[in-house]
Amino acid sequence: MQQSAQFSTRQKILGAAEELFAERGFAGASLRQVTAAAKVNLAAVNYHFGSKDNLIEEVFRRRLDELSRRRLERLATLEAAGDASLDTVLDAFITPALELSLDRKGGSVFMRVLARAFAEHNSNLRTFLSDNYGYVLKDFAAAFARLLPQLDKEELYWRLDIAVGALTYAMADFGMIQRRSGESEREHREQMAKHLIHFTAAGLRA
Amino acid sequence: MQQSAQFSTRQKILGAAEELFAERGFAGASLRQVTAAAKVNLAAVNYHFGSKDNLIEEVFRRRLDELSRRRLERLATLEAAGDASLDTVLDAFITPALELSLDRKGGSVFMRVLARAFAEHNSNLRTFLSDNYGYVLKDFAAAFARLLPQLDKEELYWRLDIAVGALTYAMADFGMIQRRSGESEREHREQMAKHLIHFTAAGLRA
DNA sequence: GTCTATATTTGGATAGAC
DNA sequence: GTCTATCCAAATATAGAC
Repeated sequence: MQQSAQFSTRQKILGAAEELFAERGFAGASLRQVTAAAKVNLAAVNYHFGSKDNLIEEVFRRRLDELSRRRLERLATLEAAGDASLDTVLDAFITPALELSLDRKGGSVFMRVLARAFAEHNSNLRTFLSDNYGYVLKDFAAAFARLLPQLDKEELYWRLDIAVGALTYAMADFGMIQRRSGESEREHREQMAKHLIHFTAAGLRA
Repeated sequence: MQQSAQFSTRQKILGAAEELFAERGFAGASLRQVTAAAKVNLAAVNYHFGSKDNLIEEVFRRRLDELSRRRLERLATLEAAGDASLDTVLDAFITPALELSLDRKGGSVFMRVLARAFAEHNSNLRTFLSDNYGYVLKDFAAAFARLLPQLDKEELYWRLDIAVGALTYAMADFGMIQRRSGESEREHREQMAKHLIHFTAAGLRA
């Protein structure tokens, strides 16, 4: 870690890796492609991260620490104010991801990297994510359980599982809907989030 | 193409490739791994398919031709009988995929391969799928448009996009719900399909 | 159609100078 | 911290015998 003013080599590598992992997958993006895109030397990856696997984990850590914090913060605020409802809890989950995706160049591609992690049955990666960020899903599941007391545990879990799938897929922008000309990226994603909350709330409530 | 009695080399390669693509992704599975798993010679891939990219396309073609036919057949049957409703049209889309996934060893992993195709922004692959199988989604979209006349075109497309995401993710079994001990694979998947139709219908109707 | 052997490229990782 | 140069393993693909 360092505190340089400009983008450090480390940051340049993380940014380039994120983009290439989103585009080509973890196996599909080579370290040569990553370092070329980052305009740093090939050897810098091993110097800063030790291995490709460690680099992959750092790509997640850089975004997920902050994202998880914001999601739980919003959830806690809602519950403290007694404002928890299906729509607001879904909003607490989705809006931080939406903001991240609108942040700057890196944010929107990270959502695609995250969706790829689900497609990978790589057990190292799944274990890493579950160990480090599983508590976020657990807290949200508990909140939904309180809001949907008429559903038994099994029914609730099925619906949450389906909801997470819809959210993951949509936030990664894997769908067929293209942004209309004249519509900004921000407007497009805000529309998506709005529809997503509406659809998912209806599915959970069904 | 050939008509041999046993599994031909070609079929053995397709089966092994399907499994390895599901598990490790298209870039992550090497032709060496594929031919080793298929117990055929390394050179056989290039002999039968010409290249790795062609092999990938054949893995899709082998399943999607049949799957698309069955989906459209069910849809046509429903409409001819005047039985089209949100639930039955969703069923017409999902049940053939469910049956395929229960078929034999190959079917369930193919659903994961299909989901991987969405995560790949590989434009060759997307173009191939859209060119060859896009008409299926178009026909179903038209059916939903007739069933949901109160939704304007834009609203409908957003919801269908989200629905396709939920279906893709769930049919690939990417979720966190594990099959319970004492529950068969068939029961597990039938439960999933049931919840999926219910959830998605509610979201579309919202 | 299938094999062995090999050409050729690309990948992750490291050594050692600066 | 960064570079060049290089090692070594693994990849795709092909040539040519059978």
